[in-house]
Amino acid sequence: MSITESLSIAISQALNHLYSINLLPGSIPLQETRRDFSGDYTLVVFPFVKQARKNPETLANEIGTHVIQHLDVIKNFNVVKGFLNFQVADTYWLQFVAEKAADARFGLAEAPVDAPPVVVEFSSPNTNKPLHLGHIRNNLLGWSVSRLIEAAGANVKKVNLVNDRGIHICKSMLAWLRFGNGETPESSHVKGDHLVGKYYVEFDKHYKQEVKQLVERGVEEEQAKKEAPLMVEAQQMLKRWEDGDKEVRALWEKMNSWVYAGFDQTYRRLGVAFDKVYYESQTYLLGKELVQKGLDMGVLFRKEDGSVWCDLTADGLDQKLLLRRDGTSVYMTQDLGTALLRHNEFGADRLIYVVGNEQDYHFKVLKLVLGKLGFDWADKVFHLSYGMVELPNGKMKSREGTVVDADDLIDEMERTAEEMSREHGKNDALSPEEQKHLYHILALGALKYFILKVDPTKNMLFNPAESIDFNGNTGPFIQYTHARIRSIVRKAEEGGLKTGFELQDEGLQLGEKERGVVKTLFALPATVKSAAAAYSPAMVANYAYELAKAFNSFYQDTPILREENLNLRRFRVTLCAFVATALKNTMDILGIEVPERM
RNA sequence: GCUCCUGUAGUUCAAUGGAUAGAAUAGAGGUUUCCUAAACCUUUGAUCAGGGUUCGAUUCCCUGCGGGAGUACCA
Repeated sequence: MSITESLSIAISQALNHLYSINLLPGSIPLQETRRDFSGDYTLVVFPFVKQARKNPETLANEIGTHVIQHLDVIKNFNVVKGFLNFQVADTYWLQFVAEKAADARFGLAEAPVDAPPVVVEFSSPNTNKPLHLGHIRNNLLGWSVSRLIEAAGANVKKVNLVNDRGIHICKSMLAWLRFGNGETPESSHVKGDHLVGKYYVEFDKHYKQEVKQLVERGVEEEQAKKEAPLMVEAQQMLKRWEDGDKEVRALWEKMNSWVYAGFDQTYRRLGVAFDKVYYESQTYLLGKELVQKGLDMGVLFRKEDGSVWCDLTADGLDQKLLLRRDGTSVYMTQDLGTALLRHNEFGADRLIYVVGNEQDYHFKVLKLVLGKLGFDWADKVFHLSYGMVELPNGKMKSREGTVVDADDLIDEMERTAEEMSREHGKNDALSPEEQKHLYHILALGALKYFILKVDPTKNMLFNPAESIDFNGNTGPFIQYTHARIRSIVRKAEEGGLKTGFELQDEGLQLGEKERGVVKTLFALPATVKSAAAAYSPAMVANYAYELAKAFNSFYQDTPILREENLNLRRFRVTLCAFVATALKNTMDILGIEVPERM
């Protein structure tokens, strides 16, 4: 049992014994003592004052006295106003290090084999545009949240749903036919996804011109948007696609294959992969069947023009379109289908969708419609709604070309990593391949940490004019700390120092910074657990930073290999190796690799 | 119009209703004959405004002001 659990029980018993207050150990609000006060764990006693009919100081003193009488590992306590600070005996911390330091998976729980899986959908790109910084956030979050939930002890299936069909794809296809002159990725030496993206922008440009001309001729803008020849033609193309027209399908397959080749390359660089990839072209028909079922059940209705709707006004929302008047399906139709498919296929415990907060409304509707269709598992659908990445002058928009391209950004980060490494000049002994790999993991470490350290639910800002940092609260800072520690441990091994240490030894005493490191290590499993519950890799990132900082501060003024007392030396090297493991495991949750040297 | 999100140092981010609001960066100053200075140490600097609930509010509620998103027969 961990110290926090024992302490909670002891407090619970004290409250019961002294004041007949019944509170389960699990709901004792224990917190870590703030740095400026002495102690390790703090109980705020204000909430009990009324029931105990004591003033806060007396109350705290009585509880403290009761606890130290009944719990050996609590050495002492002090009271500041209503704050009761407990001090844990060093023997406990030393014991903890002795037990856990060699555990290579410290902080990572194992999932029960038969646990129903948690399905995490992320990435879900459109095949009409290359990936940009917004998608990077999605991919990194999706990957990291998956790892996080795994680390907290669940089976996770990572899935990707490629939006490979729809009116938007037809726009790119149409623009390519019209303005492309047969251009291919090979002919222009352009990544396929970028090439197709170019024609999507091209469509928008010409379409806007057409609308403008119509408006000048006196057509209402709303009307012009519908009647512009390019839009009409795109609609017709979609209809032909859904009807299985050979010519359209062939072009569609050709252009999509270009895009996939490009995506694969970017996914590899980002280090993300999936257990299963769905294609909307293969699932959207299921959605149409569901809509028919809904019509039969009478929970959906058809308008005069043939379009199908769901009336959500009773739920405080509007009417929602589910099938166009020409019978083609929309986003919602498809998502209904894939939700059902996924539920049936995995028997999932939770269906998590990593999708931006601009789609909050969509998921509200999705859950409501699933419920109306009679699926009792609708409440297993969880929209992990993350914030937008904004640029200094606003949101990124693919159609308007105001985006930070994913490939360009990674390229730039790798160049910066190389420059900085060369300046430091510590990696000259590495082979060219090793150097290249190092620059890559440093670049991605900086990028991933930059994104993941921010609370996922919040919008974040990226300023392209300021490059992403490599110093301070950054990925490379933690990677560097890891490399330094590994260097120490290697030297210890080379010098024949055995790992492990003798617990029963009077020379073995914890310095203040050392204790800080141990306490931080101790907090890892609980941190992973609460981070997973909050779907927040940011909490893990912050933890990794705290640990690295605590270690650096300790390392700065404490001798390790130069410590004369052999047992103390062995303890400190053990502690170093322990910290390295914890950093490696936390960074792994973030999808960040840590180097052995840098 | 309606709905949702959001407002913390110059800037980018923290803070399960708890103690004196933390970091990083930028600014000022310091640390290397010694285990990796991408490090460490000192220091300047902030809760949009006004009410309310509470022993206690950055956090919860209301009003105002500012920013963003959604409300599409786009996805």
